[in-house]
Amino acid sequence: MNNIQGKIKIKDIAEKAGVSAGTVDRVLHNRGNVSEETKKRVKSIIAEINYTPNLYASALASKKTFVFRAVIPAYSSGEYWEMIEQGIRKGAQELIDFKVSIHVHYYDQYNQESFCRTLEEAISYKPDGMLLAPSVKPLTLQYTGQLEKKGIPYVFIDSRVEEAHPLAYFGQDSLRSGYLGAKLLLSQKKECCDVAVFSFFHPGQVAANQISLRMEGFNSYIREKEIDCRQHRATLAVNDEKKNELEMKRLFFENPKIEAAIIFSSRSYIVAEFLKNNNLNHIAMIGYDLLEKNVHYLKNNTISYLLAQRPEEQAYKGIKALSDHLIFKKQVSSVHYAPIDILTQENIDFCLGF
Amino acid sequence: MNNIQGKIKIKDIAEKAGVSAGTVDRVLHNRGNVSEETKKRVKSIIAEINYTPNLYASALASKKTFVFRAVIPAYSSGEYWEMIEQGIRKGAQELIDFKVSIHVHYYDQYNQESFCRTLEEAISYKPDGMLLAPSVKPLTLQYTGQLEKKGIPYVFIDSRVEEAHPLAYFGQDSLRSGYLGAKLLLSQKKECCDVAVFSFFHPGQVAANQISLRMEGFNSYIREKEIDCRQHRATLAVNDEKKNELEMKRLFFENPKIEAAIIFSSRSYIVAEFLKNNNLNHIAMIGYDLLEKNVHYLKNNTISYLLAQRPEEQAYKGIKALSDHLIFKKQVSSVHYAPIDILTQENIDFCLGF
DNA sequence: CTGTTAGCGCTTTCAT
DNA sequence: ATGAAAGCGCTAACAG
Repeated sequence: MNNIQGKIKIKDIAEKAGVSAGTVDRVLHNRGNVSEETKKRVKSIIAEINYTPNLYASALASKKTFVFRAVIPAYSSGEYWEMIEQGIRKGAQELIDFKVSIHVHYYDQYNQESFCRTLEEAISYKPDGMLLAPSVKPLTLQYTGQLEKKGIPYVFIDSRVEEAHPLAYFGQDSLRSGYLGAKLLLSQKKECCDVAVFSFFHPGQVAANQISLRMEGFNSYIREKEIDCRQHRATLAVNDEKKNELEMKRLFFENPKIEAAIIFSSRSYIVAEFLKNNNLNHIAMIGYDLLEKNVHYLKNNTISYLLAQRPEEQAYKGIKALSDHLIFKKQVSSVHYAPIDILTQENIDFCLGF
Repeated sequence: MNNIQGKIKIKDIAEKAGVSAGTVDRVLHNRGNVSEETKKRVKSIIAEINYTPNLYASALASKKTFVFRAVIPAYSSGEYWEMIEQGIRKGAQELIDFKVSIHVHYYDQYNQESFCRTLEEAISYKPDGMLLAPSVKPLTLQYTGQLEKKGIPYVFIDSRVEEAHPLAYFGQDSLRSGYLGAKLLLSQKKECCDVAVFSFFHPGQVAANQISLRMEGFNSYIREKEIDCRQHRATLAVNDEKKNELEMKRLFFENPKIEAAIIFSSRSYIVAEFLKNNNLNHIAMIGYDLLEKNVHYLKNNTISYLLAQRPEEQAYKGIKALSDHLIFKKQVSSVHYAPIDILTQENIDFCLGF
């Protein structure tokens, strides 16, 4: 007898097959101890009536618990990785009644050894699944290899490592976001123009990052569209404000014709701050990522466009991919590029608070 | 005794309060038949230990069923409202194990009587909640008044009616999306330019729509920024291709200096098709909404930017607002503007398939 | 007013 | 290999 909703239950299947609910459950979960014959009979009935289990009842009754572990760079408040963690926390919240618990491990993204230690520790707990913000390729492959050997599914977040076999990848298409940056900055220019192009560097950087890919995409637009422009490049550094200040002074004051600027790092506010302080209002600027400080300069009209990538959503979906795979037995597709959001003063307010 | 997850259960509360689980349940749901004294005691314990119920267990045990009804315009495949219905269906899918069923009613958006009949019928079933794509104000208020009298919560989708008291509104900020359209189209123009501006009209249109608000936002940008431009306006019609063709010919051929165009309707492809067929490639064009046909012209470079509003997400969230309110007893905030997505050739692929 | 009991759909243990 | 029975956390009907 199906219930009010007309939904079919295990009991219904059991009756039709002339077996007990326990047996149906055994075949549903391949738990063995069922004769080939009844197995076939039950399976055919399940297929026939298009049975979908009540996952909530299942979770309630099940004694199985799951532990996921996430390994991401340590961060300070207001940084990019904070949003990633928020997404993880949101996923964790939704899964507690499915007996899932999530632990987050942090590594120093400027220290290779820290990456290794953290990952080793996380793996040593034998989690049921992992979410991983990868480091450089050879290092990362070393550990994804271990995970694969142990049969632990893992999901890459933010950036991807070729030759690994993650359950899924959630991140952005950095090439394209660089390409789009160029288009927004340069498409309407009719004559040759001067552009300031900033990258960003930290000694010992070990976490993979998007900067060089974005720059590559940027240049491919210029090549493809045969844009006539002069690029003035500079590299900024973490935690060296004086050097950065000098670098920017050199760049902008020696090249007064610069009318556009782009910085391929989430720390775009560094350049924005400089432009603001030096009243270089005529320079159109593009930055990356939805950091609070970047938003500030978007709102006060220093940054024209911010290209953003919804990190919370990526992380949230990464967690969901693990649970879909492990708990809900759903097929999960392997690559998920986040939308490239184009943010301006006008639409920014609707994007805050995911 | 709390379970493996350390989560507190009703039984724990009951023990601490020296009552039975049944009594705790009664106070949790204000079902009466509890003395003031024990009520207070139980409540204080609940607050103290920060109890969160297991909603899945609750839904499983509960005999209560819910029926939601949605009232939206009838549509053809590929039209805007199809995406709204997809969002509704997705919400319905997620809620079946909470014993929620959703019925969709359609009205003819060009026929006032049809709106009334459809709404009356939907209301006559005494649903537990309603999702409503409103019509013109006086007409809509007539029915929202009825709903309020009967205590049936309702959610507005797509557009909003002042003086009504919906549980929530999900839609876009049309003023701002018009403003943003102007910025994208005109911000980089240095000299006076000629712009084609299209609105859209259907005789008997009774569903509320965003076109005039978008136009207002567009004009407010021009005023605010003191943009020097000549507007050439035209109004297109549903199902009158010949007239549209003539209108566009007149506009574009009589004003060869036009270098930009905007159409404040989801049927932006009409203008795009014309531009494409007449090789007017030099004209930059902005359209609205993520229809398949619009995407086609975005991809082949006829439409420069598409401003989109995630209708599936809006509808989905509308349904969730009803269930949050009625089933999960969560507070739902009343106004939810959808993000204004700026779509280009570069980022469109990541937005398809919500 | 309050406690007890049965049962939601499913899992899991224990007999058989 | 299979069925019966208990129980997950919660609700609801029934006694008292």
